[in-house]
Amino acid sequence: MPELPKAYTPRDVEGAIYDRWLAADVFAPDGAGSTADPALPPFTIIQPPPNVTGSLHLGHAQRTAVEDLMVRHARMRGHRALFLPGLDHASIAAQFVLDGILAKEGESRQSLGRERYLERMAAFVDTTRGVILGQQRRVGASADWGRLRFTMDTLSARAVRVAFERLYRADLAYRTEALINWCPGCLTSVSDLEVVPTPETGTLWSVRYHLIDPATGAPDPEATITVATTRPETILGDTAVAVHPDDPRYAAVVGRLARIPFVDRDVPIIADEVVDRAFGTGAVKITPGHDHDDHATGLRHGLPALTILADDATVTGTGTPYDGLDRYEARTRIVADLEAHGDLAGASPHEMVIGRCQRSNDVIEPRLKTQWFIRTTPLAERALEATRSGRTRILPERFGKTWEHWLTTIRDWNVSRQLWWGHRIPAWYCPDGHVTVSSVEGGPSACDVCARPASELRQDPDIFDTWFSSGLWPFSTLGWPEESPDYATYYPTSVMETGYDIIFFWVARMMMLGIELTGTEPFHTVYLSGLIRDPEGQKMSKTKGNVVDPLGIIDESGADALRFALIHGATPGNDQRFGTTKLEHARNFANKLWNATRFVVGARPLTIPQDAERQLPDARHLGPAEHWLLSRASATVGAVDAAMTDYAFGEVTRQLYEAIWTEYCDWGLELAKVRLADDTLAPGIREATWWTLVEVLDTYLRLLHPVMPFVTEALWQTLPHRATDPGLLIVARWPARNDRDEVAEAQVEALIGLVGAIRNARTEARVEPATWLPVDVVVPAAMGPTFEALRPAIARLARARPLERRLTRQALASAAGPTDLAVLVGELEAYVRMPGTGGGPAGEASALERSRLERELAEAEGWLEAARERLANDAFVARAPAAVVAGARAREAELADQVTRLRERLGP
RNA sequence: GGGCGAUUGGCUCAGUUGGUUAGAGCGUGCGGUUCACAUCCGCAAGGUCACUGGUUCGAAUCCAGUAUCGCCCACCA
Repeated sequence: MPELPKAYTPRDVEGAIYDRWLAADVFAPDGAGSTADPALPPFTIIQPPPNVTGSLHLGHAQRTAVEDLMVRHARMRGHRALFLPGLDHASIAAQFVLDGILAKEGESRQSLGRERYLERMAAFVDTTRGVILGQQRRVGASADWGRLRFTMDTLSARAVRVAFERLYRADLAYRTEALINWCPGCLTSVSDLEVVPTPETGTLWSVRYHLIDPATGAPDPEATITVATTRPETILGDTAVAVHPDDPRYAAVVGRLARIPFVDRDVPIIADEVVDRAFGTGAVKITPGHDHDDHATGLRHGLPALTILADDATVTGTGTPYDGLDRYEARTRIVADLEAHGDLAGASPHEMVIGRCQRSNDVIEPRLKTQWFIRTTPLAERALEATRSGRTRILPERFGKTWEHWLTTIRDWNVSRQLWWGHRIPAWYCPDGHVTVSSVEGGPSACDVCARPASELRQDPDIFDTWFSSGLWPFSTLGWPEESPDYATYYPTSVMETGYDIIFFWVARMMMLGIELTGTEPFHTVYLSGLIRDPEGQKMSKTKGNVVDPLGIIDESGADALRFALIHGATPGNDQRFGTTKLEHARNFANKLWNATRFVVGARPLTIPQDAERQLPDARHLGPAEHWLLSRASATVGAVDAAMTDYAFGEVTRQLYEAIWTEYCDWGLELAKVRLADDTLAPGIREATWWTLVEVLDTYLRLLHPVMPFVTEALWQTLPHRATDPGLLIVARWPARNDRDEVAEAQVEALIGLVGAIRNARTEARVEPATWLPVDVVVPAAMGPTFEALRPAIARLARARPLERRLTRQALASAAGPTDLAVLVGELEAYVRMPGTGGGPAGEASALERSRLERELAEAEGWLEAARERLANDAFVARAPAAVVAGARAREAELADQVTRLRERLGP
């Protein structure tokens, strides 16, 4: 058994332990060190693979902590527990980061070219992946590194090709020209989810368009219609003006033509209910090529959609002097020119919401492009059916509503990206425009339609949205589309854990694609964590500079403390603030556990050999404190099991903290110390006491292991084990729940209460802490043996000497002096004999005693009155459950008794 | 414009299907050098559970509404 250093230094503990786990091959469910029971169903956790682009932050650490907690728990219960680690290539995010690095070197995506750029990316990713995997390891992830996967590895690539081909053949993927969200900074389209609505103050300009005189076909200098716009540059793409059909102001002009300035295009004035009569002038310019609303309006009215912006958001193709200007420069000039022509009717500040790129923060321009889309509606229906039927459960449940809303209003998913780092879309086009989608590596041999040879086909230059490959993660990592053994064994998976912020990006896509491609829901439970915020409640972000590096925390306080701090007091789906006090709390707890174990190990009676095999305490020698400890441990096992079942991990740590610190250390160890030190006791008794401490500590270390794996493993190594135990706690069995001993629990807790009350009385009377005070106590007959067994411990803890047991209250009262303090705890009654001198004048103590008792009496009478009122209520007695009424009666009797005794003591 | 969440002692948060003395950590006050731990030990103070109304024998907990803060979704130019 290893020696336990006096001081707890997490750094020394953690690295060595992780290496031992690795060496023992216990992370893999089928590893050499696994103790899994193949008869039990497997347990698979799905972790969001972190982006390769950088280092992990506290949010990742929290994810990992929660996931690892679940997988360790499942492993200890004997399930084949799979925690498959991975990385995401994060195409747009990675390119954004790399482009930044290149810019500093004076290079760019364009200057390198596709091939060199991708080489550079591969090198970049190689360096960052090591950092990320190292961080996961430091947090303690018991992940099966042999199964490490990457969304850009060859197996993922094949899964992506096969998935897309199947979707295409099922008419769930299609290519069309549509208005998409274009980021001029990233030079790619992005999905609706990647457009961040950002409130801004813009300007609402009113512009006069001149009506065409039907007689002359020329614009009328007098007759105009005034439209309102926040984007004057899009005037160049206008193909109509719209008004509300019921707007009397414009009824006469509907059907006439208006001339668009600068481009001299005559467009119809149409009536459409989309127009809000109350907004602006009630007349709207329609630009189908650059606005989602207008596009829809254009489709309804058969309007042409003109593209007037190039990829870099410069004006193009309008045949005006604005061509070649940046969109904002063009806007400025157009406004000035309108004003010069006298056609600017007004300008006012306007609060609006503008779409910006999630990645680059550029203003998104809607524009027409031919792209690939996933037809989401049929997929969403099946995902909804899965959650509605309960086959997949979302936790916390309230996110089900968000889920429903999003999936019922979902729009088709644009999966084309004009980027380089990612999976190339496996679609080929022949010179005649035929489309061939093929999952064959290297592409099809000929056009599907006209059989032109591969040499004449051209592959789509675009790549997939990174979330497309992420959406295949639960099954692509297990070997799909092959019927591999892992896929057969571990799919569908068990729990997917992630932050609620990517429920749409990722969870919904995994559900939709998983059900379609594998025929089953990819997981039975979706566990959504809250987000980690800084101590002020701000979201952590690099720009705010409040991002915390988990490694710094781990270096200082240990991974165990970090994990505990992240899990303790947190509830699923709720954000939590993270600061140093939580971390200190957690670190102190680890330290407490360390020292408690050190005490137990060092307190081994000499009659037990150091290398003794573990044995259960001899039942014949168990005292009440031992029964109490064992029973409480059972209770804790039950409470932890219940919390685990509910995914209430904060409750798990709360239960364990309370049980270990307050029950085991504060009382269990303190009560045991007296017995262990008493050499007048038979060796068997001391041995039983020690084996009890070991047994219960062992149980708590097991229960705590999923939360604090390192320190529990290190400490467990110092305890004697059974021959049947494996060499490592990580693969040891989760504790079973034993029977409770209600009587021992109640009696020992009553005596604990007595100690507390005596301490309280001492402190109130300002007795010197070192002073031993005589105490007389009346103990109900049923509690006699328990009291006798614990008498030395109580005496020590309450600093009561002698601690006399009086058989009757009369005997006690007759011995009472005027300066004594009475202590009533439930059925127990004690008198603390105050010193006549030394602690202050006798009269003072007496006054103190009176005021104490009067206060207690008033309080007790208050409760008694409340209890009586409740019982006097016939409705309560008649309608409340019998157990509640009985409890109330018992409480009433107890209070009545207490009031009587307090009155007696107070006298007249 | 919809939807969701939060509101509990000075601070950060628990409170699992409503059950009667609402808990914890930090902080605060007082006191502790006994050989597991000062990253500790003991004692204590501190809350009309945001507000209003309702349901119920009984509400921090369920319902309705109000207020403040936060988040998500949404095509008012």
